[in-house]
Amino acid sequence: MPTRFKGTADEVLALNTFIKMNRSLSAVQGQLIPQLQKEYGLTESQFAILEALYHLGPLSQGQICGKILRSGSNVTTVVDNLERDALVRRERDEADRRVQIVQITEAGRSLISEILPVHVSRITGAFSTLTRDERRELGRLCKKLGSAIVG
Amino acid sequence: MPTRFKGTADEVLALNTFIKMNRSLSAVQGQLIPQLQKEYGLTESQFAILEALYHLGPLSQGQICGKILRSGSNVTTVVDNLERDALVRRERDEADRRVQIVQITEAGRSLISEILPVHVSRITGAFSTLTRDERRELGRLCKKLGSAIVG
DNA sequence: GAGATATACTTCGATATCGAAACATTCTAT
DNA sequence: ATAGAATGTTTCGATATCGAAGTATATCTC
Repeated sequence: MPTRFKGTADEVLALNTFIKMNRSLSAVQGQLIPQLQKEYGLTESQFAILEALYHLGPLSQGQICGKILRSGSNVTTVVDNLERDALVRRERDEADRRVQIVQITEAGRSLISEILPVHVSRITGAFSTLTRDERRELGRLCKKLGSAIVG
Repeated sequence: MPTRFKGTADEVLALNTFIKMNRSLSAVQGQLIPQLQKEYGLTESQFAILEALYHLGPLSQGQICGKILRSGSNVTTVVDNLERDALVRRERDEADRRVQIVQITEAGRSLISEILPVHVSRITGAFSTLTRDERRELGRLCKKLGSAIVG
């Protein structure tokens, strides 16, 4: 299965682990994203932004950036599309007129509250092959791996 | 940190694990992809295809599809760009003229062999915060999670 | 308080990505 | 052998994604 790569044992182990992470995450997302699209007409990023606004309330685009880990220009594009579909609304911050505050609309709220239970149960289902302890351990290892990198 | 979501303990655990996987993988990739781009002018997908051809030899586009887990139309696009940059070459399969066989060129081979050591050592570095056992366990859990989904 | 610098967002150009439809070729069933 | 189904790729239209450059506003420094 792993690519024929010659290297130290440490390198091979790191590469294989990295490949497995990639594949498993792709597999889980493959269960989720096409359904979001087909059944509700939302892309992954649109869903992520709507969900953030739904749970956290109005956010500036910069704050959204931080939440969904995408570039600023990307957030502009995705919010444009959400706004066109009337799922969110933009409003200038009066205190700092550079800032765009993004709010979820009633239509957006109602769409998200329809999707969420299905989405959550799909994720829960995907993880149900792991025992509770395994899920916790997987989370811990990912967190340790991720934290060591940025901060 | 986790999104304020009301659900069963199982749901919350699955969601949090999923979020941590996403974030950690993003963090690792954030170490790799910008460098590929800035230093060698390759996108992630271009690199993935070149690497597959380098290690596995000539492949049809359909086979590449399976390796990099992308749609057929996407492979067409990325191979187009690689071919334009003379890093790969397309050739019709004489046995089945529907098939395009993609080969890495000398330029592609030399680029990949220049990148690989750096790339591998970056990945190894990213995983070095985990103990060897933790890396193995992370790999095992990801594999278990992923295998349960597709096949 | 004016000019320099910083910040928030948008625009632009390039690539990636998908699914559906089109196209070419091969296979299958009769 | 031929019509129809299946397969491999390409094209098309839409969205995502990035970084760089541009614009608007705010802040900072003298």
